[in-house]
Amino acid sequence: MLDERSKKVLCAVVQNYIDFPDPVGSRTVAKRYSFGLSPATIRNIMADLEEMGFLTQPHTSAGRVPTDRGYRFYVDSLVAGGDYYLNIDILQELYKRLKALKNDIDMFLGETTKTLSMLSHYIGVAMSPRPDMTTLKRIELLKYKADKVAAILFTDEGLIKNKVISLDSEVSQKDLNRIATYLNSEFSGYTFDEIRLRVIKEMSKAKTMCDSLISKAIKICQEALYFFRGDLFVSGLSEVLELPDFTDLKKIRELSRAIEDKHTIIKLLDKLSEFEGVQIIIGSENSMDEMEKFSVVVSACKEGDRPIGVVGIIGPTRMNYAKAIYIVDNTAKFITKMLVER
Amino acid sequence: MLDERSKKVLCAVVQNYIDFPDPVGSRTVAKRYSFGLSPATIRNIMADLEEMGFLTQPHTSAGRVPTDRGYRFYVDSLVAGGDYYLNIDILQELYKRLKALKNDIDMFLGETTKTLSMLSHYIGVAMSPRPDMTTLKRIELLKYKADKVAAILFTDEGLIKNKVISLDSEVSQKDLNRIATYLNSEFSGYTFDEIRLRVIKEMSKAKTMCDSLISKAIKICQEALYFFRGDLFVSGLSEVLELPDFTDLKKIRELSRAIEDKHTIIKLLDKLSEFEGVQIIIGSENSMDEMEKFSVVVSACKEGDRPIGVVGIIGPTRMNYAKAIYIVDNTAKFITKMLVER
DNA sequence: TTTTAGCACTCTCAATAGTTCAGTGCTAAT
DNA sequence: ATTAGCACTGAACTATTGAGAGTGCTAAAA
Repeated sequence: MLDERSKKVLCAVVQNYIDFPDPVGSRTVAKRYSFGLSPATIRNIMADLEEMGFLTQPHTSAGRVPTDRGYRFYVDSLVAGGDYYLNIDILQELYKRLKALKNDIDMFLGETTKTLSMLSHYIGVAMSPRPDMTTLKRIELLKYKADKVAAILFTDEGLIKNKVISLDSEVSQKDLNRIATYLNSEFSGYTFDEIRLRVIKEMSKAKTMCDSLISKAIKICQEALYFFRGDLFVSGLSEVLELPDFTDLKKIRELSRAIEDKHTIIKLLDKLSEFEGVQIIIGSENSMDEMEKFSVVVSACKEGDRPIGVVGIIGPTRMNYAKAIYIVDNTAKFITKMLVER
Repeated sequence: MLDERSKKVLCAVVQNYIDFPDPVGSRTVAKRYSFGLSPATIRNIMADLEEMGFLTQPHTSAGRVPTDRGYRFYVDSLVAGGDYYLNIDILQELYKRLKALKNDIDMFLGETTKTLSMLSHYIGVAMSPRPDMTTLKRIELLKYKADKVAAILFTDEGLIKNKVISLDSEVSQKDLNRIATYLNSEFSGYTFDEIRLRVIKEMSKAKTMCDSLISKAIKICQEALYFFRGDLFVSGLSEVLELPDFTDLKKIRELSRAIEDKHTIIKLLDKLSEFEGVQIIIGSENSMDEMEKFSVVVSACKEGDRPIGVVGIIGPTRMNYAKAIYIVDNTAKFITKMLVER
């Protein structure tokens, strides 16, 4: 439906618009990309492309600008061609810095987003695994104050989380150890969501039962898991504010609200984390209205089948996709490798 | 140096400018605040106030706008008069929600900033204590993977932090327990900075010594404390973007950079955390250039002499100080009370 | 001596109009 | 099928103008 020549013109327009943030005219295309065609011919082709919904004009006498569909075509041919941006030296350098932090997942992810945004000049995002996919490796209970217990949760993904739990009555460290042993034997190896379900079941049983230690154990377990959730890390808002795409105050507000909410972005990343490889969402392809004006390039990090996090970049639809894809792909691969061999 | 009438006019101008974001003219002042004086007289007074540096004109034929010095005078008389904004119902409501999180300091501070920004419509900030003021209560070591140990640090302030440490050789849980006991007997009750210093001393000793357990202990301790630092929580950028004060793209960029840096704000809060009660920094009173256009209202939370955190609000110099002071003061007091009785 | 009325003056802001310019669509010639 | 030519369009920039808000100053009033 799109002949070779039209494809080339379309890609040229998109590429040029990505490189220079002004609507691109037929003259520019004819000149800068040696098609051996006159501006008039290019004009006709561009008019066709507009009719097909790949390009639009901001106003009658301006050049053309890609629509989301136009970007999509461009990105697809980019991926098909496999020609991304290359800049290996810088990446390796930065990854070295990251490696030093691998033992502290929070700091690690925080630093990852900073690296992503620094490299791309867009917004870097990273998310730790969703609780329903996180498997409990071990739980330890440490007596804290008289009626308080610190629960330390170790997960297979390498996360360590602690949570203080208030109890009705004082419990000795010895009892806590017994409770921990019980919980470990019972729940180790299960995902947090599975545990939550089983805990609910046990609780109804526990009521009729009178082993107070077990009922305490169940209660502790429930509380320990309660607030556990995937954390979202975001950085680089100031980077995108430098772009000419963000001179519109309204757009900036929307973006900063979306970032502070976290909710929208978490939902989005959650959805994308199931897939293999780099995922690209362009503008309105996104189902969330708040993100309609932005593009998202993400990749899940998996250890075998188990997702251990998501990293990505958020930027304007007029994004340097080649670079973004390259950075995200490599970062995800690096993290995966690093976490697996840990 | 400033007669009663001038003071009143000055405060009226500032108040009016805070309420309505336009330069205020003599007519407005005469009308809205019943001085029983004609605009002409007010005009003369305002001209004097300008000469003394309390007011300026954006341009010749505009009304007047407070300078930072003008705000300072206004705030001082506000504080002296003790007349802040009152709205007890809402606060209590919100504090209830916060209380549920008090066992998780990170979540608690995060939620505190959200509450602060929601109440004030400015930026909420909260910082956990500086490491040099944080005292170690207890350290626990849990064997993680073969050559890895999870160190769990409990502080007197109620913080719990965990850090994974890689060792050169495998150590049994039993040995870890002995190490922990040693570290606790040695360092419990000291601030992190004191411990750091002592650890450095011990290390030079340990070299000549050959008790490998102790040298291991020292190494673990050093690593455990290494990355420990006060955390800064910020939220509400999207709130201030709605204000008419932030239509200037440059200002927005500056602010968002400052927030992402964290460094500037941490330094600032650090400095202010020594003082008792609510501290107010107006615009250029601040030594950091990046914050020149903003005002900061903060209060440290202390348990006796020991600081346990800082909370505050960042907004435009044209800030509703009465409200901000009231909110910060109450929030700090609430947190202090809550943390102490914990 | 202090306050006020009056008035000329200054500066911004919004609306209007003229000009330039990039880029288009269409038509007719190649 | 391609291209040159040309009229047309709409944005962006540049005056120019008038209205309006607020000032400073002066001279009169209290």
